[in-house]
Amino acid sequence: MRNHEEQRSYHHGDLRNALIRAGLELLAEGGAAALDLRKVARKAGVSHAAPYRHFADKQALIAAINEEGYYRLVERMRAARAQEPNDDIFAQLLAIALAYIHFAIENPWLMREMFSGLTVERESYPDLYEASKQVFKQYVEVITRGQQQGSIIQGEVGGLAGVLWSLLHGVAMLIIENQMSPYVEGPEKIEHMALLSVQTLYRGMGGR
Amino acid sequence: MRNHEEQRSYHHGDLRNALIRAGLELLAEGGAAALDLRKVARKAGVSHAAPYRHFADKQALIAAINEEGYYRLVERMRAARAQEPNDDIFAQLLAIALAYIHFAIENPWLMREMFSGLTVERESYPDLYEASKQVFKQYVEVITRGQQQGSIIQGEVGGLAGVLWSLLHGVAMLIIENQMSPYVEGPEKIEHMALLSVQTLYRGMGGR
DNA sequence: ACCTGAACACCGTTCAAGT
DNA sequence: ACCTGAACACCGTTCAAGT
Repeated sequence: MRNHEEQRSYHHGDLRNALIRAGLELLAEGGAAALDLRKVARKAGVSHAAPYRHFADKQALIAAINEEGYYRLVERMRAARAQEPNDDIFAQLLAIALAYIHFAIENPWLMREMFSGLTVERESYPDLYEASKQVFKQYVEVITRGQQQGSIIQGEVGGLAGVLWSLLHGVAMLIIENQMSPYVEGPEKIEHMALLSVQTLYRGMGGR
Repeated sequence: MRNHEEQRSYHHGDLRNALIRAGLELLAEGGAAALDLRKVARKAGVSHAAPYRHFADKQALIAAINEEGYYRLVERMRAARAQEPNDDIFAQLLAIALAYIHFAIENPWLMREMFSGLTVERESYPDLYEASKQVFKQYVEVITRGQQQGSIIQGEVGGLAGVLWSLLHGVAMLIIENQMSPYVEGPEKIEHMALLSVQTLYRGMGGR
């Protein structure tokens, strides 16, 4: 008679993931202020002390949420690149730019948390650290390919990838933090900003 | 006998500014977590309720702190530009880049607060909004000058200024949020990153 | 006008206790 | 092993009261 255990004595088979999901939802709905541990627990249907069975403290839960954020962002970047011809570097760059910027706009609070290295010591959370490095890797791959086929100037890949990432990160963050409002109101203006960024970058890195 | 009033009944002639200064110090020392209203009041030597005479709530104090941060950042950018020949656009760009990035590195928590438009509704704080716009204005000035003398391509100034700002903002934020660690360890590598960014941008915007 | 002290609601964290 | 309920320290905010 134990074959359909809908009601376990312990509410979750996987409370850890339920807490992460609840956190992601609260973050999306109400921002960082809404990401409070007691509310997360309530949403997951357990007492406010239960999360401490799965996370050392609030930071650890946030780290897990951020990790999930990186998975989603990288997946989005990967998917966007896959849509474009592998050797059309400009198209690859634009695709990755739009993916990055749109992800930020759709998940502003998550994005903000993910890039709050000042608050969360990424070194203390190896899984998070690994996940976050995949973002940089995406940029490195595009730059490397561009250099191989000669559309991007030679030079240390890391530096160029850093410049590329920085530009896209800056656009994304300034948009979601509401700092460039007049120039990025509406989807067309945002796309235009992304295009202008990629054009400048592509030309600056020796493209064309 | 009231001519040397060292001990006023109300501790401050200017509690408002004392609170802002205390907040800036706490932020610099212990990060956002240390920026708590009761601690700020304690540091300024008043009761925890006193700040509410000068600020509607914690957000309002943070807005005032951010405003001061923008003044300092803009002043720094202005001073850096003033050191370089007015018509050497590349030098102007590099100076502004180094000023921006170094300010961020020296004031990471303040920088973070300043650009947290998601948390603080800048529209609700007109002085803050005005102060923040001065940053963008610095970029606009350089781009405009570059276009006038022909070293930067024509096109809407706002867009180009946005790209410039985005790149520098991205570099600064990724550095302080500890996301590009291997490539920006030590002052030389940071200067190199700034140089590479400006070179890419300058070339991308038609310079040389 | 400006500040204080008590009070309230709420949060992160701990811990003895339950199954 | 996993979860609960009470408890502690602390924070943002309010308010009646003091000078």
